Amino acid sequence: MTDEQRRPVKTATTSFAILERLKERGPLGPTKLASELGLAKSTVHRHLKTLEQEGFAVPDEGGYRVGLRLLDFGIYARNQHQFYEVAKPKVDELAEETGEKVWCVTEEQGRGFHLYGAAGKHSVRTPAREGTCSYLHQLAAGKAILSAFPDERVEAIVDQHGLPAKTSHTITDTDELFEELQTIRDRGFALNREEIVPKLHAVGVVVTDQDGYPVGAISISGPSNRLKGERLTVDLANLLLGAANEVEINLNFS
Amino acid sequence: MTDEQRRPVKTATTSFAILERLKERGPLGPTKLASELGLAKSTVHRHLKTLEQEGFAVPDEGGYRVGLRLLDFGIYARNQHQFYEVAKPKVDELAEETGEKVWCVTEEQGRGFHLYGAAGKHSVRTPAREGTCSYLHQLAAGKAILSAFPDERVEAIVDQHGLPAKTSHTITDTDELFEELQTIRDRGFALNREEIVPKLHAVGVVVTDQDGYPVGAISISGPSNRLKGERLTVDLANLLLGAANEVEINLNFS
DNA sequence: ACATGCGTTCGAAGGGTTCGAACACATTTA
DNA sequence: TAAATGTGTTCGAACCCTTCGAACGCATGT
Repeated sequence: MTDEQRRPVKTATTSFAILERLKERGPLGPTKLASELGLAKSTVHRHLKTLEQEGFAVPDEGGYRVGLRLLDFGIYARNQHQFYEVAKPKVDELAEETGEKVWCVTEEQGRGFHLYGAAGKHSVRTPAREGTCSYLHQLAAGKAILSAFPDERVEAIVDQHGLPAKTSHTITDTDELFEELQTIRDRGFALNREEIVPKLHAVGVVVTDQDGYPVGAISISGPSNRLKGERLTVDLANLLLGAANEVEINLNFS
Repeated sequence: MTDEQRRPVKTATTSFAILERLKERGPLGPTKLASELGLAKSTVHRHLKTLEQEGFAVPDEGGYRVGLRLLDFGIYARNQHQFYEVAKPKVDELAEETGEKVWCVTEEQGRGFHLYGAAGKHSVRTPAREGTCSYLHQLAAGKAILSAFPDERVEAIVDQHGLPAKTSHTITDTDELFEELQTIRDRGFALNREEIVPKLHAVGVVVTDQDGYPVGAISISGPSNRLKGERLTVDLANLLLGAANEVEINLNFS
């Protein structure tokens, strides 16, 4: 939003837009894609053939779908993060221990990516899945990460992505966000009370490196009537603080 | 190999080639990428900026690396396969039960993709990871899948991808492959004896739909001195046959 | 048999990509 | 200290490649 990219490679962007559409809409053919993207049928056709040749799209009943070649890239990208391998066992442990849904999230380009999630016995279904990219201010883990950034970095992220709302509880005001971040810094953990999904609460704690720079965060989420009061702000929060601490130590020696 | 693609979108191909290089070589900058790919520095620079804007590449120490946006796409692609969700719990169960490494693999465009793997207590480290794309004839699971294809489909795949060797035990001859596939059909399971990694053995069983078309395969792999004799060809094979059978039934009712 | 929808092919026209040279900048070398 | 080498970056021109729309085959359904 600040600096418009000077000359992006338009053709590549088109290919990516097609992939994105295939992801959002499921199997589609050239005709529908063309009309939805405002392109010529033949253009989309050619892109699809190229994507197919590369393994990024595959023919499926009544159109094309996203290919597994992207899983190869995606898993590789995840494995690049040492935070993932260190946090993963802790996430599994926390899910087992609490029975809720536990996530580790990392920041990239000002967005929060769900690296890995484990479902406890009583965990509920949420819109997030592995790989999901969310706004940081809409996540407990995301706000925990933001709280460890310098103010100017937070401002840059808000400038770039804005503060869109998911529910009426979502923080949409910059001043309010900074107040919240200060609260998080003071008490050590972030809370999410129906800020992304109604009736869904969460706690999140940031994991930082030696310099205090955030490498990610761990969160526990569940139904609001179970994640409330002292269980939320004392029991689960302390559990997370301990886990995050362990992960930080393990990160320093790997 | 049979029909050369007529007019692939060259520009998009270039972007993908850059991503592929970043995956193979780790963090690289425009200069090195340009020389390795035979492109102008400025061209690569522009592509990288575009990839960065899209979230497919991110600046990292001394260059760019593959971005987590690809994880978003990749996990989505995996979730599209109902075989994944049905087979996953069985894979976990088998890993627990056998202590070895268990995989579920599916075919796409004539290649085998490792959808999901679970490590048992005694499992060894192998070159495969989730998302890995392999030649079907080099995998126990891959050969099991091939055995369920009609001959002409197998021939088309061999034509397209060839039969490259990984070890001296890899099947590199078409006739030999067809003999092996017949053996697999007769006894119900596929074996891999150091055909992809020295000292590594595996058993694989195909999972088909109602029409007998292969939707994937499950395999167990481990060190050759542990996966041999009756344990390999009777105990583990029967375990897999039972698991595959269960998965097939569950697939029919989902 | 006709109509409508789809995927596919083709050639022309125009725009976008590519290239190399030149720039700024940091780090290393003399 | 200054030259030298290596980066990443910007710019404009030339050409190639993408884009478009129309037309074609081919299915399905009317």
